[in-house]
Amino acid sequence: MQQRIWQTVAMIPTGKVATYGQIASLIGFPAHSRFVGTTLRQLPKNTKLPWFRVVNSSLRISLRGGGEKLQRRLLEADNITFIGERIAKAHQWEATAS
DNA sequence: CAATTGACGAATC
DNA sequence: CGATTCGCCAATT
Repeated sequence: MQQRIWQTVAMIPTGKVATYGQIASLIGFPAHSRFVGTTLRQLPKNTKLPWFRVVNSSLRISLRGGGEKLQRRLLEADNITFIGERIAKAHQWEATAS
């Protein structure tokens, strides 16, 4: 199950971001937007997955505290541009079921 | 096994 | 816009 999420997250191309809802839909659980986040949260620090490319439907970072700062930094490192605290919509990944 | 818990989402206020 | 409410449902305790 979580592995399904990991796979999906892993296929997000650099320079793009996906929403939890997209991931959930892609794996076949459109109603599991929350579960996606809950799962990613448990990822090990050393994870290789681009979890930072996953944001909420508003294209905004959901984490609070230093986490938000961290994610934003990682995203910017991926050529993602921010508009204020929001990610440029142009970066939204077109979730294509592989 | 029952209750609680969310990196969410959409609708409402 | 931002704050709240309700819905969704696997995972964890």
